[in-house]
Amino acid sequence: MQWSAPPMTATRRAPRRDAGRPRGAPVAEAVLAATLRELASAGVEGLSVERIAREAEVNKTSIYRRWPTREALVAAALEGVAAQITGQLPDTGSLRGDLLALVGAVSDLVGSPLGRGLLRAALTESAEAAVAALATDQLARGTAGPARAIVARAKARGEWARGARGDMVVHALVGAVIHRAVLEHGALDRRWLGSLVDLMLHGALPRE
Amino acid sequence: MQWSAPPMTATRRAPRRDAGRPRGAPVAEAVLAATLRELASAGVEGLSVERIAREAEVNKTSIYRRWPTREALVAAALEGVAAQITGQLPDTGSLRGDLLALVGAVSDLVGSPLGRGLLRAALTESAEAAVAALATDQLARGTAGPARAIVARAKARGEWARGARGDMVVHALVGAVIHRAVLEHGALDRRWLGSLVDLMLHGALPRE
DNA sequence: GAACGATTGCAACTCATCGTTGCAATCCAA
DNA sequence: TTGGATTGCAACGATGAGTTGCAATCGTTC
Repeated sequence: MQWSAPPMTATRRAPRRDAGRPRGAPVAEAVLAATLRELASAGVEGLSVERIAREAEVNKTSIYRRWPTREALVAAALEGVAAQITGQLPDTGSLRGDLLALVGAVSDLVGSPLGRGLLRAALTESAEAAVAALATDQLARGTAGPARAIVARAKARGEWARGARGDMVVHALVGAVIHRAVLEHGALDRRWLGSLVDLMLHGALPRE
Repeated sequence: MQWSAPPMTATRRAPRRDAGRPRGAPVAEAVLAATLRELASAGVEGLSVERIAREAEVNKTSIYRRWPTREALVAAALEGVAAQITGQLPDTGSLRGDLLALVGAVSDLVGSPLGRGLLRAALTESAEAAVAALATDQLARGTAGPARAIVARAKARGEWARGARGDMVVHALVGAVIHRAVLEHGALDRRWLGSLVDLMLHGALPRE
């Protein structure tokens, strides 16, 4: 018999690009970053490991070996992002300035893949309850700390009404930004944020 | 020749349950209601036509014949739900009462499959932009109308600060409820809602 | 009552993607 | 040099999406 082609076991035409070559940590970082982006664009239920692999320029198998389930992968990507949510907020010396800095940080967040990924992950239900709980926890941890500091400073300056609840002010501010940006796709310029903070400071009723 | 069994073309053992029998409108209603529930539990990207078919007790084929694409199915399910979002809000005679009724309706909504389905649909991106736009439009249409009416009545009674923006008050209230219920999984009792409305009415600053 | 169109169920199919597995290639450390 | 760990790659079975052909049933019309 004549063989014009290589033997049947393998043709071995391509000389392999860069198989092998362990590269450790950079792989994990690229995968987790791509996971956050995928979370933002496709949500937890629509998440595709193959897309993440292409995005991170890593083979699908490498992802499955490190994180056996999708849930583990998402959990790893969400782990420890609380610190990046608002970062360090400055003490501006006034409640209005502090709240402006807060809503500015929040509006930056909801425009970023990290923020939208967190929001969408927190909104999942049923099967992925653990993921939703983790995202919720990170969101709460990232906003509760700065919020408490702002309210404490305001109270020390006498800039706080007796009955007002600090967490509720933050809920309303953050919720308004989310409503405006994510649900309504409206612009978040400084004037809009300023008006929002003023509304929260003075209320909707006329000051007799 | 003797045939102890039916001919080879088909055994025809089961006498069919209820094939045929067109039942028109009830099929569409059941499917669209199941689609909203599926939207709430799985989101747009995780939506499964087979699950909807099982849930609605309808064959998968019947769904594909009426709505050729998933997008068409979701759009049909979202069509015209704006009217059910808040329903008819009463004129309570005071701004506080009107806003309490509004946040009560919103908190009922976010606890329902319709509300969570709308929220999750509005949060989708990229590939399903048309669906997100439709959900956003329904949400806006369902809240903007009642909100304008409430603000107009308050202004007529003199219960409105000059600088306050009506849409912003609604954004903050609705956003706070969403933040509390969907992102934080907190309870929405009457006391919490009352405090929220009072905060929006009087503001966080002390009234000198 | 018979015929016809519309609607539905059902089973089978193709196709894409998911998650897994075996193997070879490569790097690092002993 | 050897061995373990990491990666790429191709292939596989399983699962679900969307389609198609066919039979059964209903309502309407003649």
